[in-house]
This record gives sequence, C-alpha cells and structure tokens, in this order.
Amino acid sequence: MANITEVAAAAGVSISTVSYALSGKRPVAPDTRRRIEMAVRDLGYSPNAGARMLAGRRTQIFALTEPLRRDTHAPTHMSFVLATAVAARRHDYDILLLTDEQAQAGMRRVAANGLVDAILVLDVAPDDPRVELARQIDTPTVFIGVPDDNEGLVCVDLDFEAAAAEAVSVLADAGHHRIGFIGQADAAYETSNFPPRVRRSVREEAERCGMELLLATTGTTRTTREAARRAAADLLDAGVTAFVLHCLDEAHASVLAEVDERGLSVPEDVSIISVGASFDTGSLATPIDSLPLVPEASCDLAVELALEALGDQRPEPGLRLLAPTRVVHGSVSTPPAGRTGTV
Amino acid sequence: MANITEVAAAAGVSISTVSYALSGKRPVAPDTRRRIEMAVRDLGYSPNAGARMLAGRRTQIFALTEPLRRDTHAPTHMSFVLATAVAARRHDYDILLLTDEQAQAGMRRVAANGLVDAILVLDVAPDDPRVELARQIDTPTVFIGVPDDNEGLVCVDLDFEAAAAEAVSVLADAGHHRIGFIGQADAAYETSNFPPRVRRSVREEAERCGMELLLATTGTTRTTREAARRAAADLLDAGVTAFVLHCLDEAHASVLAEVDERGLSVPEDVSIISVGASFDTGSLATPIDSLPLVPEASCDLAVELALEALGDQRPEPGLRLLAPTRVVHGSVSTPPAGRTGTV
DNA sequence: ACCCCGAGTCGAAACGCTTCGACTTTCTTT
DNA sequence: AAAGAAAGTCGAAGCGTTTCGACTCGGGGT
Repeated sequence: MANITEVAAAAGVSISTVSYALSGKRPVAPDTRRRIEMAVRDLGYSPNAGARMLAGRRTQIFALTEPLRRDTHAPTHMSFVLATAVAARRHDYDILLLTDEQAQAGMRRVAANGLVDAILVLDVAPDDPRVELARQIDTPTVFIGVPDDNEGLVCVDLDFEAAAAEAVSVLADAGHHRIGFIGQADAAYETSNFPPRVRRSVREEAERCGMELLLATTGTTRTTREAARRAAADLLDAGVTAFVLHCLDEAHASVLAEVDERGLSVPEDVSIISVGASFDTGSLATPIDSLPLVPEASCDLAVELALEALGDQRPEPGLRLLAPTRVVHGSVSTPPAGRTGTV
Repeated sequence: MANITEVAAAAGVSISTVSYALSGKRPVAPDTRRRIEMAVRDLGYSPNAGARMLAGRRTQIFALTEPLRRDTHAPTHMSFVLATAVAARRHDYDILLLTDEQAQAGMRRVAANGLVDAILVLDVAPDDPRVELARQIDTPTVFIGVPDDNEGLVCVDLDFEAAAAEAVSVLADAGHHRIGFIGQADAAYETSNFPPRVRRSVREEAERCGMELLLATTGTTRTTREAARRAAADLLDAGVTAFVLHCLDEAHASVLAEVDERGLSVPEDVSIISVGASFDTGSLATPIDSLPLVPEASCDLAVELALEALGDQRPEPGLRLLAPTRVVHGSVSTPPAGRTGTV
C-alpha cells in the first residue's frame, strides 16, 4: 500500500526518477537505481493499478467474451480460456471475464469506460451478435474463431479446411479408396462455425483424390456414445478402410471401441486420423494421428494481434488461418489387401 | 470517449454536479438531472474506469483464482466460474481471471497493486497454498470450498457432511439396511477436499442408523466408466438394496447402466440417491434423487461476503456451510420384500 | 425581523501515476 | 577551447474522477 511518493522519499529522489527507474524509459544512475530498488523492496511497493490506467494510456487488461452456449464443450473451452490467460500474462496483461449476457453487454460497457485495452472473442458462432458490436466500438477486438460475416474483423483460427484436406490426402496417399467421415453432432453444423467448413473440405478433397466418401455424424443435438458407435459400425459395414474423425474425445473412444469389438486393429485393418481435436489423441486407448486444434496457437496469435492493435498501426483486418501440424501416432497405413478399393 | 467535463459543459453545470447526479450522493434538481442525463446519452458518456478506481476507493473488480488442476472437472468448474461472474455482475462487479501459476502469483500481484477489491478462491485443495497467501495480503479473500487449515479464513461451501448424512438417513427411513456407497476416483480423496468429508459422514450416519455400509470408488486416478460399472456390479452382488452416489455424471450413468442390464428397476429393486452432484440428476436416463452442490448458492454467498468485507466491519472469519436441499425425482422407495435386510 | 436548515450548486483538493520540458553535469567532438 | 550530445535528475502538468467544504437561496420556526 506504499505509494510512489514514499518510495521516492525513502530513496532520496524525486517521484519522476522512481518512475523512470521502474519503467526504464529514461536512464537512471546505477547507484540511484539500487537505492530505489531497495526502497521498493522494503516498502513492498507496487504501482497502483488505477493510477497507472489513468496516467498511462494502458489498462493492461484484455476482456475475454465467452457466451458459454449450451453446446459448448467445457474441456475444450477451458483450454482456450487458459491459453488466452497464459498468453496475455506473458505480455503483462490480465484477463477480465465477460460471460453469459455480459458477453455482449459487457463488451459495450468495457469499451465505453475504458476498462480494457482490447477484447478477445471466444466461442464464436456463425452469426455471432458480437460481430456487429465489434464494428461499433473502437476498442480493438480479435476473434478467436471465424464468424460467417467477418468483413473488416481480425480473426484467428486453425485452417480447418487445410487440416481436413490434409487428413483426406494422407489417407489417399496411403492407398485408401473408400473412407468414412465421422463428424460432430448434427446441431453443431448449425450453431457452430467450423464443422461445416471441415465437412465441405473433406468432401472436396475426397473428390479431388478420386476417393469414395461416406458421411456420418455422432448424434442429433449432442454427441452420444451410442450414435458415435453406430456411425462407426455403419461405415465399417459399408466397407470403408479408413476414418476421418472430426468430433469429441468421447466419440473417438466409441469408434475405437467398435473397431476393437470387431477384432479389427489399427492401422492394419483400419486407418484413423483425427481433425481439429483439442485433446491429446495420443493418450487414447489406441493413439490416433491428428491434425489438432491447438488452443495455444490460436490464443497466442490473438494476443499478439491485440497488442499490435494498440501500437501505431492497427493490424489489417482479415482472417489469420493457422496451418495445421500433423501429429503422427501410427494410426494410418495402407489398407488391408483384401479390402482395398471397391466393396 | 467523452469525459465528465464535456458532459458538464453540455449540461451547463459543473463537473461535481454531474458526478452527484450520476451517483445520487447528493440531491440534484429534477430539471438539472434531466439535462445531465440527456448530455450523458447524447455523448455516450461512461465514467472512466481508471479514474474511478483512483478517486473512489473501489475498483469494482473481484479476482477469481483458479489453478485448474489436472483433475478438475471442467463442466462443474465452468458452472462455478459462471455463477461467480453472474453473482458479481449483479453488484456491478467484474471478474478478473487468475489461472494457472497466476492463481498464486496473480493473487499477490493484484493485492499489491490494488487492481481488485476482493479475491474469490475457487478449486480449493485441502492443503491449498493460497491459504497462507490469503493470510498475508490484506485484500479481503473468500474461499469457495474449505481447505484443511481454514483458521481465520472466510469459507463458503455446501454442507457436505449434512448432505451425506441426509442421504443415508433418507434410505434408512425408507427401510434399507444394506447400502452401497459409490465414491469418486481414489485420487480425489487426496487432492480434493470434500470427498473424504462425505465418506466419513456417510459412514458415521450409517452406523448411527444401524445400517450395513459397503464402499466402492470409481477408479484410481480418474473416473472410468468401467470402474464405476464394476463398483455398482460388486455392490449389487453383495446384496445392497440402495446406492448413495458421490461421483461424476458419467459414473451415475454407468451405475444406471449396470442396474438396467440386470433387469432391475429404480426404485422398485434399487433405490439411488446422489450427493453433491452439480449437474442435473433429473435428466439422467433414470432421474435420480439428489442433494446437489449448487454453484449459484455458494457463489452468491461468496460474493455477498466479499462485498460485506468492503464495508465497515469485515465478516467474521469462519465456515459458512450451506444446508443441502433435497431434490426428489422418485428414485428412492422401500427395498424389495425378498431382499431386505441381510443376505 | 431573526436565524437555521436543507436543497442545490460550485470550486478545488485529492487519488497516484506517467511524461514532458528544462536543468546541470560530464564526456566527446571538432 | 568551444560546442554538442548524452546521462541523470527534477518540477510540474496532466489523466478523469470523487468528495469535501463552502456558498446561495427559500421556507419554516420563533
């Protein structure tokens, strides 16, 4: 609770010298600096946050808006929040949480009262109302996820299309001709943003590679274990030799269970590759190759962009799609001799 | 971005009058008030957060520390965070998120720089390091959860002991004599706080009621579906006529699956009651009676206490244990005639 | 006619910091 | 030896509020 005046007095210098010693914005004599540091330690001084916000033009706070919709996958979401907080902290920023209705009302509020330097948008929906809001306020805003209408916005996300295409092409290269795609719950294709993008991309790449593609989802409104399993069973019955998975970890497990029960093994009998998973597919019962959605990657970049927006020239609006990185666990190989090609 | 000076000019009054009109701390003439309100609307004025913190002695921000340990159950945790944010917002407070290592370092930091008015502690461990920290700083701190050493701390939580006892006594009243307790994963009994309390209380109450009690857990380090199911199977084999569940929603489902597979029905053949669940046990395949852990209840109270701590007299240190409320879904009845009592 | 009180308003002093301009010293350059 | 430049320091001006004390003006009590 000591203030800069007390520190200055204790060190026998003026308050401006203390300020400069701490910020390093002007040179301070080594000896003076030492006395100041000592006074700071002795008094347990820490610059008052409010005063700092007022005097400097920075609050050192980012808002994080997250509506937390019903179908939000909690573990994944938490990874994003955590990744954002960690990334922000690396640059001396704190995270102010705006959830629920505050995701919108709060956004307007903190933009108006200058509580935050920038806003990070999580849990982005295709028709997200925060898009319009972002255009109205002049607090820099970065979307982690891509809404349908993203004109003029700064958005960061995994390049899902590229990831999906790569997954398919990996299977094509391995010699598969008939593959199955197991997507998320049907509802996700409307309320969320990337599932449709993934599915479309898978479809296109399969066509380009001249492969047969069979589609399935893992439930109607939410992923159920049974639906996921049924999807896998149906596809196997239909003679696919490989799966592209784009779904939750539970669904991955269900697919593996079905494969296992049939006495099939991965990758000898069935190849599997996962797209956009944000959990560790290497620690599944059977480790699975993956083109993961890495929260840290998106969030780090989002924070960088937010920071950049505070500088002289704002970053150009537009999509920043992160190239997918393949993680290999040995779940992909050539299809079994007898079951290659057509059924 | 307008400031109070511009509003004052627009309304033709001094800035102090504007301030009083907005805070209501001194009377302002109706006509003057109207002109000020109009100016505020026209200019889109919102008092600057930093200036407010400096001048007033309130920041209108609470810190929420949550280490997010490995075994934290994401959905439950998110409910708590959400409930806290909502409760805080009702009193015009925002939430600053301190996760990961920042749960501790950040606590010290925000206490030192006065960024927050109070600190709310989530995800409390039995030997939580934040306990010591809380004693050192003078920012009011409220624990949502009860650490082992809680001397001098303000803690809020469900009265797990009471809930556990009530669950057992409900079964006793229904006529059961041999019941099974299915707890959380073994690891939870060391890293988390309330599981041991629940188990002890169940044991004591069973003894008091003269019932036979059999114990089981749902895994070693983390809850697995199979372990939960096996636990249920073992207990049924041992002839229990009722279950007290204290575990995750997946484990609830597993228990129900085992019961179902044996052709038994709830509550005719087996009674089930859940303790400390923070999900809706009414929307399980078979709705289950519950003595739930309600995040809103704990978080609302925690926020009230934090607020109180900012007033003249700080709330007295000590535990605030919330009385459990039983939610009935019809999963408890008398034991089947042939299987009552001893095996 | 007097005083007092409350309503209504204003000016100015904090709040604790950052930062600009100016000043003194001490070195380098030419 | 004169002229700069750079280092090092200080005072003071903000930043945008809140809040205290003081002032004015009517209306009631005496």
